[in-house]
Parts: sequence; structure tokens; C-alpha cells
Amino acid sequence: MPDSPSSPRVRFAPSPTGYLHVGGARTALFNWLFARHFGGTFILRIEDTDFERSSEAMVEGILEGMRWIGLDWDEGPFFQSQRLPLYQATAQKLIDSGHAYYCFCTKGELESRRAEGTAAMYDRRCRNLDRAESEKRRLDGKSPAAVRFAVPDGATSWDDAVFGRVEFANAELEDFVLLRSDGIPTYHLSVVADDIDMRLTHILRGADHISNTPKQVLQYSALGAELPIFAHVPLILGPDKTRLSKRHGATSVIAYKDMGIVPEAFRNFLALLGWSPGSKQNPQHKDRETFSSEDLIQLFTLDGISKSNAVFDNDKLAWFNTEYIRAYDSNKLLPLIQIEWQAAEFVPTRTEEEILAAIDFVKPRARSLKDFAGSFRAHFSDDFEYDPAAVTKFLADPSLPSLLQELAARYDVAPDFTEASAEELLRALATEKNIKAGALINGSRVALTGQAVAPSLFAVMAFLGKDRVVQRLNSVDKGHPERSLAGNASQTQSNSLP
RNA sequence: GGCGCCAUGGUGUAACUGGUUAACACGCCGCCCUCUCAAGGCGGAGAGUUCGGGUUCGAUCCCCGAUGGCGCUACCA
Repeated sequence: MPDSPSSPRVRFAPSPTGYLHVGGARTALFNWLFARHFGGTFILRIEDTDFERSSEAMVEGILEGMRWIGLDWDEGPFFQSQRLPLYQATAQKLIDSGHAYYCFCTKGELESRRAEGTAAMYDRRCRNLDRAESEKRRLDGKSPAAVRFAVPDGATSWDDAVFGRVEFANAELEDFVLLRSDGIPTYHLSVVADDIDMRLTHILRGADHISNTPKQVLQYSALGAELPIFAHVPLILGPDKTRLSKRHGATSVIAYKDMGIVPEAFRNFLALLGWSPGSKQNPQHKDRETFSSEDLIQLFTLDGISKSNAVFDNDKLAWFNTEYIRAYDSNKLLPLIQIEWQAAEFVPTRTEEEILAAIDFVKPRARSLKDFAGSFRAHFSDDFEYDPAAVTKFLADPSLPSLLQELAARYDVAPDFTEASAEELLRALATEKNIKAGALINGSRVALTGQAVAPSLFAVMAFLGKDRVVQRLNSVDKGHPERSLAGNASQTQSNSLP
């Protein structure tokens, strides 16, 4: 396959009838990667010729999705709705050269014929209308005419960069509509008119377009244009292996942003859906999973694209997310976290330096950016809540509050407060009271963080500082209804005191 | 229904032009750490490559068929 062009021109051509969905995002990513890898041009084109279903809000949604995953385009966005003359001229060329003809059948007629008979395909009844007669009918304005492509006999084929040679018998193709009777082009016409006009060299798109491709190949030859290289990318399916849809939950890319997914994690995950670095040319990357944007650009080629559909696996996405969050520097994470804080109307009360330190401190346990506005709050502010489950698990014993107060008192008067000294004092108290250190430790953790899961307790103490530790240990008893609530429900015995 | 495409553990992928104990990752299970786990460390189960025929000394890999899945089948894109 000619896979190493000097400066390819590719495009992503979404239709603004919905938000940028996962499949579209992956197609956009592959196009972008391909263009960047070969130093080519990535064009964004909005296919909004379906006025009924297209909307400006959707256009904005798509652009937002593109920006979120970090895909920038070199030309466009072009809007097909603003390029109508090109399509009309192209249709005219096809008519003039005898490759297309006017059709006077109305949509209603077509539908009823289809419903009553076995005429699954258009019967071509207008194809052989007398030229002059046809022209007259059209010009008298009474019968609006659509323009159809006259599919020739024979077969149509192309060498797909992913699937190899694909061939269709022309008999399987109907004389499809190029221009609707209102003069608006259909997809079949506008794609090829634009792809030719924009001098595209490679068409990377979803495999759902394979069946449309022969119709386009036919137009290229009718127009005397050079055929670009087609590379169809397998589709992304839901967990039940049916086409990914709203039924499977989030389908819009922005929904993943809203779930606290880091864009690079999403991009990395997406890149590996239907593509792999390929061990032949890059044996050293055979077992790799995480790739930066630069890595992806360097490694991406068409022959790494697989032919079979891929299933979208949320667990794997979640794993990538934890990997990226963990690997990020806190100052790179901060702006992303701040967005979450704003959304949650949470205002951290500590200094920026402390905040950055806190991010580094807790990020190994983060699964989503949401955690920073949720279960990690106690590290950024004194305004946090006690997780009822954590209270039930570790703070249920009625003797705990006074023990924690005792501990607080000892910390308060201690000459110094370090990770080591905090541990020393706590263990001494446990021994003295003849209770398990673990009970005190776990109880303290909940008192300090509100959570059952957090970093090592003494590290948390050192991080929080003596004053906060003392204050939080003391306040376990008061002002936390959850606690008393949980105290009543004393089924959990696992960590209670002896 | 017709046409097209695809087919490696639950999932994503790997396995040079046919020769491997079929690899890696996610997930799952277990153990360790013991101060928690959604963190970390260690280990394990899980496919003989959808099935059936060929070709071959030898097929995940080539051919044929079946089955299954997906796609297209609009004056949608």
C-alpha cells in the first residue's frame, strides 16, 4: 500500500446532527495522526447539507470535542452549506457528460413503488427520457427534478489501504440521487465534489462507508479525477458488540470530559481501538500501552489499522485515566482539577504551594478528576464531608471519639509533630489503652479525611499539620450527624475495639 | 431478503514471507504489605486461534464452505 506519501491531505468530515461521538473522534484522531506523521494537512469539513437535522449548536459541540482531545486542524472548518455552487456545477458536469440525468419521480411516488412492489432499487424510469423533453419539463417549473447518477454496467473496485481489494457489481448499485429536487446535494455528490476540490489524497473514514465507496469511485472516473486512497477504519462497538449508541451510556466525547477523564488518557485509549503500533516495523513497542501524543504521531501508519471491529471497554479507559493522572505533574493537573472544583462549587482554602503538594500526595489513588472535588477534598480544605460507609466501617465504636480526643490532646502538647512522632504517640496510646493500633489508625483516617481510603495515615498527618490534625480529631464527635447515625447502626464489628 | 466486510482468552491487541509452551495490556481471582485500598508488590486462572473440510512434512497464518457479528440497502450523512 502506498502508505508513505510526502504530504498527504486528509479530512475529518462530521455531520452536525449530533455531538462528536466516540467513533467520530477516533476517525478524527486517525486522520490527524496520519497528517501529522507524514507532515500533511488535516482539514475539517462540516457536512451540513441535511438542513433538517443539522444545527449550529452541534457544530460547536463537535469543535469543542476536537479541542478537548487536542486535535487541531490546518484548514477549515469548511461548511458544505456554503459551497452549494460547487456541487451544482459538478452535477451539471455530470449531466453534460451523460453520467447523470434528471429524475422527475417524487419522493412519494418512489416510496409507494417501494412499498408495493419488489422494486427495492430505483427502476431508472427517468434515465431514458428524451433529452429535450426532459429539459422542457424541468424548465417549466411544474415538476421539480432531482439529478441521479447513471450507474454503468460492470463492476467497481478499489484497493483499500486497510481491507485490500474490494469490488462491487454495479448491478447492486442504484442510480443514486446526486442533487435533490431543491438543488441541495446529497452526501454522495458533496463528498466527492469536495474531496476532489480540496485535493484530498487519502480518505480515512469509518467502515460503514465501504458500501458507499463504489458510488464515489464511479463519480471520480466520470469526472476524470484521480482516485484518492481509501482507508476504511473498523467500527467501535458497545460491550454487547452492537453498534455503539446511547444505550451503552456515554457516546459523546464531552461526556467523558464531564466524567473526569483526562484528555490524553482518552486519546491514548482511542488510538488503540482498531490500531496498534505493529511489531514488524516497531518491534520495540510491541508490548507498550501508553503513548504520548508525540509517540502516536511518530508510530502511526495505515498498516497498523486492523480490520475487525473493536469493543469499547470502559475499564480499560479508566485504567488509562489512572495512569495519566498519576504520571502528570501536579501543575499540569491543577488546571484540569480547577475545572472540577468550579463545577462542584468547591473552593480550596490552602495556598497554591500546598495545593500542588496535596495533588501529588493523593493522585496515586485517583481514578478520575472528579476525585479531587470529591473524596480528596479534605486535603484541600477544611470543608469536607464524612463518607457514611467509612464512618460505619471505622468510626462506629462509641469509645472512639474520646480516644481520638485523648490522642489529639497528646499531639497538642507534644514538643514536635512529625510523621515519626505522630506514629509513636499513637502507638503508645494504643498500647496504654490495650487496644489495637489499627483501630485507632483507621478511626483517625476517617476523622482526618472523611474517607476509608487515603494515603498512609501518618503521611496524611504530617501533610495536614498538627493544628488541623488536632482540630479534626477533636471534632469527630460534634456536628457530624452521619457519625451518630452510623453509630446507631452497629452491625459492623470488624474493626471495633476489643 | 440482497450485497459487502470481519472472525485469536470476557475486552483491546501481538505472533517476520506457514514451524512459538499462542505473547502483552485491561478486567477477574488469590497472596503479600497490615494502618485503609479504589494504592503498591507478587502470583494465578482464562484462548490451542468460531466450526467443518482441504493444500502442506507442518497451519492462527493459504483455499473452500458453514455459522455468527457488523455495515450498506433514503431526494440522511
